[in-house]
Amino acid sequence: MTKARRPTTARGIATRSKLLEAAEHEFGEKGFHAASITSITGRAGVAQGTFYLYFVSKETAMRELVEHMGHSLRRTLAEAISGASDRLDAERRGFEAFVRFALEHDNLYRVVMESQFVDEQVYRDYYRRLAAGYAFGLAAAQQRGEIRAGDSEAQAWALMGVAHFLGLRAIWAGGAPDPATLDAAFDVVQHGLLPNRGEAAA
Amino acid sequence: MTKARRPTTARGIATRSKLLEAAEHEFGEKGFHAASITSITGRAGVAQGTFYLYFVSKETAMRELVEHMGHSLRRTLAEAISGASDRLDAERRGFEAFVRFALEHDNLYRVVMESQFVDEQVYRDYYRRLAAGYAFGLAAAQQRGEIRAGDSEAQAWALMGVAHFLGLRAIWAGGAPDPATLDAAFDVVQHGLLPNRGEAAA
Amino acid sequence: MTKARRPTTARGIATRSKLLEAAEHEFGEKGFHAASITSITGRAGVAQGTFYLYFVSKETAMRELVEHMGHSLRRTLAEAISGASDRLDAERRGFEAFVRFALEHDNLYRVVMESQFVDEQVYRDYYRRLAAGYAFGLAAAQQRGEIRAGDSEAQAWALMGVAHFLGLRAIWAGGAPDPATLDAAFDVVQHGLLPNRGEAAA
Amino acid sequence: MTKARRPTTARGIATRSKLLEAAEHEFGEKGFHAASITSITGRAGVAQGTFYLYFVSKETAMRELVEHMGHSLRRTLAEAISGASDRLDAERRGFEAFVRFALEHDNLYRVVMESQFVDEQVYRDYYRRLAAGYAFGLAAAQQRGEIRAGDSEAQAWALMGVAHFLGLRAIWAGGAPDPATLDAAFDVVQHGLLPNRGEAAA
DNA sequence: AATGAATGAGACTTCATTCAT
DNA sequence: CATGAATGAAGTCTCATTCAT
Repeated sequence: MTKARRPTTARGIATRSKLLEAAEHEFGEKGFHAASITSITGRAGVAQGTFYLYFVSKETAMRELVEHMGHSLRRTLAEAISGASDRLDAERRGFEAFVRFALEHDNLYRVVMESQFVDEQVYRDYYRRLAAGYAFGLAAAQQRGEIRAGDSEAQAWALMGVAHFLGLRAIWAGGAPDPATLDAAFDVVQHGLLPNRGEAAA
Repeated sequence: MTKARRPTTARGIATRSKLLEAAEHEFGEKGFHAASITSITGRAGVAQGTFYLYFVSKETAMRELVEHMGHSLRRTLAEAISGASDRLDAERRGFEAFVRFALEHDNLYRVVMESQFVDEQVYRDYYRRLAAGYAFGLAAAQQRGEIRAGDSEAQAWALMGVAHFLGLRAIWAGGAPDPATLDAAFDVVQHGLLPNRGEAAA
Repeated sequence: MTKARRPTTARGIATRSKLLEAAEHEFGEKGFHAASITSITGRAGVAQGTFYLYFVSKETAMRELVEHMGHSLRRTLAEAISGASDRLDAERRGFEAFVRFALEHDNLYRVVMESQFVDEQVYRDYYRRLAAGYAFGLAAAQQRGEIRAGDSEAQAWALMGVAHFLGLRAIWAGGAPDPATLDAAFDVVQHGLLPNRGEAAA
Repeated sequence: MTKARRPTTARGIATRSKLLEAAEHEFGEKGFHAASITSITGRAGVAQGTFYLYFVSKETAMRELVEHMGHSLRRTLAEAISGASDRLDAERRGFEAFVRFALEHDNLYRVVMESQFVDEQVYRDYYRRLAAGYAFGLAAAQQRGEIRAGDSEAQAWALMGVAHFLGLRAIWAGGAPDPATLDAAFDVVQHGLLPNRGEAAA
């Protein structure tokens, strides 16, 4: 029943972040279930019991991590597309930023995927909020005639799927970004699969 | 270290099947780690030890399940597109079949996602084999001029991403398929985001 | 409750001995507890259930093995010393035969030692019968004045101890017999630790 | 994989001791394999998991016990013979001390015997270190002309064998020491089997 | 604020033994 | 005589969590 403390002193704040960072690595490397509190506190250099001073449970900590990941990603994407000339440009920048983000947070990227077995809510929310923001941007672009009309939410999910696997492949490729692949994938996003008459004629 | 027996009698074969099916449900509902052998054997109506007559370990069983899922999916997709008039038609049929498959095997669909934390190899293989077959079909279609030229493998991954999230959403939507969304998503695949391209070409 | 069958047919007799031989190896290599019926029947090339056709339990089989070992050893020793000129010669021959026996049955030699934790009775009997026969021979030799008078049973145990460790060392030495060591040990048995005046003077 | 903690507080130290003592009894009475952690912790009055706070595994605990036994025995013997007038006197005192030690630690005495099936290394080391020290003392005595010349290591093993069975018999005899038997056995050690040797020398 | 000892439920797995064929 | 499927008790070990200091 010990309530998780919100740290007030500088020392407390420091401990809490050490713990959170340790958790990120531990969860990311081993996945939620294989991760252990002992190992987390070990990485953070504190005693086992200390964990429960700041987190109510292992699950709680994971939730916080996933939510934190969601915030960061959305912020990162928003910044990335803020200076875009049009929606297509925004998409291009967004994809790049997303892949970069996935590579930088490859551990958490995987944790998010596993979170569905721990707390399905937090998992769905993660993608829903992402999709919601995405769809909003697409709808606006449709209004401005920058992109084809259509169900903007469905578009958003489709594009998220493309980006998701792009991120996955980049992680698997050993962490190196892959601009050529990115171009090719973006080409699909841009033109779809239908052949370009003009080019075909050329 | 006792080797898993391959059943020889009819009774043994039946038991193994019951076990495999029970595992599919258990793993799918709870995820690999939260799943328990006790519960699996309980569902199958056999004693705990019986599990180890047919599977070397919990992990082995999961691997088999993921591989089995891969086979089925590939076969299903191959059948689905076998009668297609052109690649675009094939894509359309493939998407539909994929979503249907995901819904029918929603449990395993999630098991595959979690498998990366248990045996990353089997997880990657699952997607790589899928991508390989996919890319092959796209390359051929490019040759025939049915779709735009481009890196067929990158195209394959992008489309897999679209399908993946389509499947996920369908599952979340409560199991009901969603034709409207499917249309919208497929529209992106067909024409991309650029306005009026397809129509302009027509 | 299935009673262990005494085989009547030739086939049955053959199976039983295959099983017994397999058990000797299995028990010897792994010790009683780590040995498994599955492995024994595997070595013997029969199905698991067959074991219980001939032995009432794992423990029973081990008991039989230990008793069999005792018989063989006693017979071997008796034969070895049968042609001895006097008791000292008999001892010499007995030691050699014992070490050879230990080396040839190194596996069972160790099983006997472990048997105390499975059935202490069979274990004690093994040594007691050995000691009894030994003491009897020593007493007779004392009567004939071939060896020093004294508590022949205590002598027997002491000499068994010497032989025991001789056997152990031979097994550890990789199976090779070690005549030099045997001589040295036997010298102790012959003369004891007291210095030989004559030699000391020489 | 959790490393066994080395206790820092008084409470921890006390718990570890209780556990070790409980293990000594449990292992000694039932042997390694039949011994159970549950029973050990039960005897110690702590929860099951506590065992793994201080020992990495059941096997580790046994190893520690055997090594501990070796240390104690060697120390005991060294003390026992420290005031001896000559080697023969030392032997006499050593034998007595050994038997007493075996009786006091009858449980561990048997654990050592079984340890060969769990960790042969620790078992061999036990006897080798004992033999090494023993042989060293004998060699020195030979130099001083107190005992017959000869391979001191072989002598050591022979004498260890005598002592070993002396200990075993004492334990079987119900724990009561047996001075008469001890005398008789020691007589063999002193004079060997040859008649009238010692007396003739006198 | 922090520590580290302690808990105990629960997980996977093994294996001697029984039984129907 | 032989098989192989099935059983289920028992065992070792892990780990999130609690508590006294």
